[in-house]
Amino acid sequence: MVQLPETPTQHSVPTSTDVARLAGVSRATVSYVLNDAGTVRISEPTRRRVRAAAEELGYVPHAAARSLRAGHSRTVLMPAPSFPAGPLYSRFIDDLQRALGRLDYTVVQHGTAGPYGERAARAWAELRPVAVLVPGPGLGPQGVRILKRSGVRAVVTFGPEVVEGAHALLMDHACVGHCAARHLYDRGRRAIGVVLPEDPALEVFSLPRLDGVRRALHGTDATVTELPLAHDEGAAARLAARWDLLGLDAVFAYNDEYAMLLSRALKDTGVGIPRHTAVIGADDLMLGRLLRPRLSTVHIELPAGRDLATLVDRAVRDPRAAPERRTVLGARVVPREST
Amino acid sequence: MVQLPETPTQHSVPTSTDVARLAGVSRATVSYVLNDAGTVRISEPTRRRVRAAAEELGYVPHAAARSLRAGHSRTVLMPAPSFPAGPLYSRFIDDLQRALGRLDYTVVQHGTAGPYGERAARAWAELRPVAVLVPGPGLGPQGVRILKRSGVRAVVTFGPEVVEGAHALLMDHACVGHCAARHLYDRGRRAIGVVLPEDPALEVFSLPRLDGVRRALHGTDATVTELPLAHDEGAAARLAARWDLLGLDAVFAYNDEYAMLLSRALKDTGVGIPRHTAVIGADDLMLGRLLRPRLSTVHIELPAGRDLATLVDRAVRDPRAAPERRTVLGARVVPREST
DNA sequence: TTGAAAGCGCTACCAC
DNA sequence: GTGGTAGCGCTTTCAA
Repeated sequence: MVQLPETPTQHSVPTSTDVARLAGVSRATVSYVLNDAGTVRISEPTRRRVRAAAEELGYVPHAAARSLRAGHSRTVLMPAPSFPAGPLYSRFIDDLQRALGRLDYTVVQHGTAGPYGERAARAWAELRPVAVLVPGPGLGPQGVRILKRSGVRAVVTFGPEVVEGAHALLMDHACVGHCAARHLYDRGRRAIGVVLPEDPALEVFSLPRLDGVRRALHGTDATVTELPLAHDEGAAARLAARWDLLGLDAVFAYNDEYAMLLSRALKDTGVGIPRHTAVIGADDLMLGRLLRPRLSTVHIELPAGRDLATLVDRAVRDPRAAPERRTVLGARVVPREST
Repeated sequence: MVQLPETPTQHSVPTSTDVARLAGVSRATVSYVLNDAGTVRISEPTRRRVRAAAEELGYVPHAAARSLRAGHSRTVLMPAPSFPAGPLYSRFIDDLQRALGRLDYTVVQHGTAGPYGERAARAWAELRPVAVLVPGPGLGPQGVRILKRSGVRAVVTFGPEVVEGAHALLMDHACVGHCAARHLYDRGRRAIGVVLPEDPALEVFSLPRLDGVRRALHGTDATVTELPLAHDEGAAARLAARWDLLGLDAVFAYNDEYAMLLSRALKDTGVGIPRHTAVIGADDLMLGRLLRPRLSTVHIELPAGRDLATLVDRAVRDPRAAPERRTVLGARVVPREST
């Protein structure tokens, strides 16, 4: 089993040892040169030799070994959301990633869907990220504890609830429903329907929005009617068919897509919008502007990636600081023709 | 600098050594127990003690240390796409992730946007993934070489081109344009416009689609007119305003969203669909069915996640096998009322 | 049935 | 200026 040290196996991955051997220096020197270590002076010829050797071998440092040695990493872990990501959310995440990248963090999305039990928390903890950003609800205090025990310096949740021990960017969708209901009420509507998508993954948003509607109308003479609806033409048609029986004069359609779905069915049944029934969506997508009548909607303001990234960075730098709770979801009605 | 071995620093992360100490066994035993090693027999009382200790300390193994020791990982790296991910693509990725998860791979999305130069390739290589799945074009043969040198056992590209050394799932969007053009031609249309979104990130798709249209109509009496269009009402209105000058009797609108945008503008200008101008989209989104006239579209068939996962797994198991080239994009027209 | 020890690739502290 | 070397947390071979 003797192996000539000069002849590394043909298809083995080059290590800093290989680079050192080829350059005729020690591994320490290689490390110094490739990391531009400020404290030690290495002569220019040596630097050149090392770099040339690294180049020739196609040497790429081993991140795991490095962070094992260093005792910490700059990996920010973000579990995939448990809800289908719409364009709004995708842009938000994208923005955040870029901002964290500028602060020199490596953002990594991990493909576990919720609910985020202890199993999930442990799986994330194995990766020893410096921070974990959890979209939506489902991470319990126990999960947070597991992560912190494993050296995660900041746990941040984006969701409706505060989780003990974690920073929270409160995105309470109740305000979306609240806005919408307020608007409909101000327009004189009193019998208000609220669409609830049947996709259970959307309940994270739909239930708080419904709740917001309820709260906005509490103590008034208005009524709230829940309207379960699948994302499907047939379901919309069936709902529209019994529209008269429902006796509604307005509907908050969960979002613009469902608003479009329902509007179509209502129009096909001969229900006048907004004359007979007002319709309002949410998310302020382009498609709302293209409908006729133009769709009123609730514009949702998500926080800028840069601000979040700063928050994460601060939390990482000072892990013992009190968890921050910040309400970050802005909502305002964009009135158009459908209400 | 003497430290009592019995008193680990309050906030240090528990290691297998800590577990061993608490359970009164060696680290080896801990490893055996927690990994259910089949080759060695450990007595039931010992197992219990070890598990209890791990539980009490909140021990989570260190993935990096493990894979460093093992010499390989089961991480599949997937860079974020360089184009905005539509619902179609998101579902596809989701599906693929789940399938790979079932094969016991850890899928990780890395947030670098393209173009995927050597810098990006090196950044991925640092993570020593077992496979890299690259969406879209932009990874060159040099990038593939860097990855392979670093021990990546399978590089798979999803995109329009074959990259040397990598497996390719050819998603040539030309066939989408081809289908659409063929359909319009068969309907008797001869002056055909093709919408080109101005977002440069979409050129990956729009140019091949245009090319497909060109090829389908080559040698016929039909003409092709490029129609650059921003995703914006004003741009659509301006395009519609000069519709008569363009003298078109059909348009392939890139996808359903742009089709909706343009249809609206055309209707507002009084252009009859399909009487005067036929409109066809692509992607077969729900919204096409909700438009009036109902939107004809090209349904795009993406490969099942399970099949891809199998391909990746095979490639990982046998890295020396010849790179596979597979055309995986199916397209068929769904004729509705707009053509 | 359990333990001692080597070593994965890397960096940082000293000594030369 | 450069090199030797310890050790990050883990698994696994060999010995007891």
